[in-house]
Amino acid sequence: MAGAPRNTRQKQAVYDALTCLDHPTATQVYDYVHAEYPTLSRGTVFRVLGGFAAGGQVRKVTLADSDARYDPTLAPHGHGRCRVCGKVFDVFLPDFDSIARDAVCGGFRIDGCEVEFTGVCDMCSQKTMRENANEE
Amino acid sequence: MAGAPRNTRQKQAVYDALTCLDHPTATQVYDYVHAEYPTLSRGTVFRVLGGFAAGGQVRKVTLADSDARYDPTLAPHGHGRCRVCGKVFDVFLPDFDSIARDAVCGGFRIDGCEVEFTGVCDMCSQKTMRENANEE
DNA sequence: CTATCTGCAAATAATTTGCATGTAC
DNA sequence: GTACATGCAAATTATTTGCAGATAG
Repeated sequence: MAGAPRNTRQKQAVYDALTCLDHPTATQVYDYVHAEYPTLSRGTVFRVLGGFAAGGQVRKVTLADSDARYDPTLAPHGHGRCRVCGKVFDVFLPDFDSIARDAVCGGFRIDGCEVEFTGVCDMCSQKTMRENANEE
Repeated sequence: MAGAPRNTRQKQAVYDALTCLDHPTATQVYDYVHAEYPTLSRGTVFRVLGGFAAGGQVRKVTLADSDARYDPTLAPHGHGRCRVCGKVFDVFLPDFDSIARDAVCGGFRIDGCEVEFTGVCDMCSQKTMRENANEE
C-alpha cells in the first residue's frame, strides 16, 4: 500500500502560491515559487499540483481558452471568465446543487458539476464605454 | 476587409466528420478525414475547426481532462462526461438560461455559460455492479 | 485573376516521465 | 534506513504558424 504523503518545503511553497495568486495556471505557480526557490522545477510543480488535485486539497479547473488552473477554494462554486482581460472570478451560485438535480438524465449518475460563465468584467466594459465615447 | 470564406472539399469533410463522430477532438476528426483524404493535414483540420468555431458554425467545448472537442449542435446545452469510459453526452437543461440569470454578480456581464457534469454513465455503472457481484 | 485555402514541416508550449539523488519520518 | 519526493532533462502531445503552391469564385 502507499505510504502517507510527506510534507516538503516544495509542497508548502506551491500551496502558498495558490493562495497568493488568483486561479493560477501551473506555469504561473512555477514562476512564483521558482523566484523564491530557484531549484524548484517545473516537473515538481506539476507533480505536486496533480497530487493536491487527486487528494482533494485543491480543485483543478479547466476553463475554455486557457491552460488548467488550480483553485484552493473547495466550497462548491463556478467560475466567470472575462473574454477581454482573461481574469477569472469565483461565482458562488445561489442554488448550485439544484442545477445537477434538474439535469439528471437516463442512467447517467451525476457526481460533479462545473459551471463556467463567460462575459465582460466591470473594468473591461467601462474601458470599452470610454473608448466608444472618444470615437464620437 | 476580409472576403467571404470559400467552400472547399476539406471544410466539407471536416464538418461531415463532426456529424458522424460524437463530440470528437481535433485529432479524432483528423484521423477520420485523413482516412478518406490522405493529404488532408493536421494543420488544416485545426484551422478549419478554429474557423468554424469563430464563425459560430460549431461550438468548441473544453471539458476537464481532455483535449478540446467540437460540437455541431448549436442549441444551448451542457455536457455530461463519464469518469470511467470518457463518453460525452449532450445534456439539455430544462431552464438553462436561468442559471446565468441567478448568478449575475457585481459588474460582470454574462454572455455565455458552459456546464459540465461528471459522473458515471449507465453502461459503466452496470458493469461495476456486475463486477462487484462476481467478487462476492 | 487574386484572395483565400491547403500541405508540409518546423516551431511552440503544456504536461509527463525516467532515473539518479535527496530527504522526511 | 527506507520509501517517497525532487531535480533535471528528454520525451510526448496538442496546437500554431510560415511559406510556397493550389484553387474557389
